[in-house]
Amino acid sequence: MGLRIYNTLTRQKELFEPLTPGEVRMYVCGITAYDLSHLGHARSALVFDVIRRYLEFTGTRVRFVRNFTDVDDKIIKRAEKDGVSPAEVSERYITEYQKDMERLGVLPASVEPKATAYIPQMIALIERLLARGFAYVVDGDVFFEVRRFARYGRLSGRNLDELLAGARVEVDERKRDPRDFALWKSSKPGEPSWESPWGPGRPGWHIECSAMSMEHLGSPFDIHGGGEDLIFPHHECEIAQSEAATDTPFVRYWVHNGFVQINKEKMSKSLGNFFTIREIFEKSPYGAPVTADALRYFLLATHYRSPVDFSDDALWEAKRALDRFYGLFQRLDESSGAAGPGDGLLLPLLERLDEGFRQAMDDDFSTPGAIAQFQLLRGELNRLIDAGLSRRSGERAREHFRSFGRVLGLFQSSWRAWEYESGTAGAETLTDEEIERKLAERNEARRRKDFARADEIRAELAAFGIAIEDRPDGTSRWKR
RNA sequence: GGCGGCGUAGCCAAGUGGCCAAGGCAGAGGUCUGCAAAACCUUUAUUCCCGGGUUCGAGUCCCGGCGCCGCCUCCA
Repeated sequence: MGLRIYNTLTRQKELFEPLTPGEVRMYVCGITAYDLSHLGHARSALVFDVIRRYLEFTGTRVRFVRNFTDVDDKIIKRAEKDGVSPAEVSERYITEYQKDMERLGVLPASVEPKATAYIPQMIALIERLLARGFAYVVDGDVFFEVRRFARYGRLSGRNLDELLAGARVEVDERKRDPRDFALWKSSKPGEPSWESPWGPGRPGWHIECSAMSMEHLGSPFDIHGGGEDLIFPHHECEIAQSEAATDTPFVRYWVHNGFVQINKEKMSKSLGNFFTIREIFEKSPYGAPVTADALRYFLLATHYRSPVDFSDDALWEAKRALDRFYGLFQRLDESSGAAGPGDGLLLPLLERLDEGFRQAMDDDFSTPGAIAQFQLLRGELNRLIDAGLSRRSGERAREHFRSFGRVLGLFQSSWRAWEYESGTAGAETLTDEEIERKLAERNEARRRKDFARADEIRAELAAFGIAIEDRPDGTSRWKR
């Protein structure tokens, strides 16, 4: 079959063939580091993390670059507001971002370059564009002349006339054409600046990604990703700059993720309807590992290109779904050592997961399809356990969940850790010993057929958020 | 206004022209249980926003509506 990826450039799914077989080079636009990241940033990071993991899962070597924009108007503004330097602002929020990613279980990229470390490469690129007649200098600013690049607009599906008609920005009079964009900006006093052939200044937004991607991945490279709001103008401009400078294609597959929404509206800074990753973890009633898994499950249960609507209910639903999986893992773990009728049926089921999982992921990274495969297997395994399954088979099945789940970053905890972290944080709770003592007392009462007392103890434990499940043999297990 | 996307059960959500339209959550009934919980079984869309068309056959392709969203300004 082979992996097929939806390419924004061609607006269709295409068979994915890396430039070098067995090796993929991908670049994803990271964040501008001027504030805490929100769920939308988390989705983008997660989606490309999963894409990267899946490629690696299939035996591909992945060189993965995710950048940080650490020079920008918003950073400068924030620095003024906080009374610190722009560098301090970006450093701080890069660190915060990395903390968030670690907590979410998003792996670090192979390279995480910062724009300011690539000023010489950017200057070289701009000089090349000037030499080739694609750019011009006005009072220390350098602009890219969009009209000179015939393919401008191809990625976002628009032509130059439409862009002019729809222009809502106030036009910089010094531009030859209102659609031209800045490659280099002369800096005002007090702003971060670097020496350049055109005087002290700082790079325009788009040029950094061209410089950093080509520096680390060459040109062309395989996959360039980002949120769909970057299609225009950011990625359109990247293509123009890069291809005008090198005269070779820039990127082969453009991949864009859809937005996180709140009540069907895009989550964004400007609308103010955003949740930071930080506050979701802090507000969550669960431990961080459980919240991370629930968040991942929630985000991956929708295809990456579709919008996904966030709510507390949605997160709760994801948590419930994961509870069922961890419930299965516990049952698998508790299965008796003896061989049973289920053992002979196990292997075909595991093979079916293998095939179904790959088929789903090969179809433009259909994580919802992959999750459905896990759900199917969950039901099958519960039935096998009812029929009788050996401990050895149970371990084998659990290992299957763990190895395939790793691609999505799910099912990696032990069921004990899962239950423990599911405990209502902050609330008063009981120690394991206290719970065991209560449980023993209850089971003693049950033996005496003193069900009133047994139910009373169950209610007491329930008040602490502890649920009891009785086993057929008269013992009980509990969950926080 | 231009461009793009979406509209599938109470809710979330797959679906690359052709077996009964994945899967999950919630609900209902049942098995099990002292009662529960968990697990399992059964059940929940004669139909995929509406109207045309292409086809032997369309949720899936085409045309026209209606509704929602996004981009066109910084934005994952």
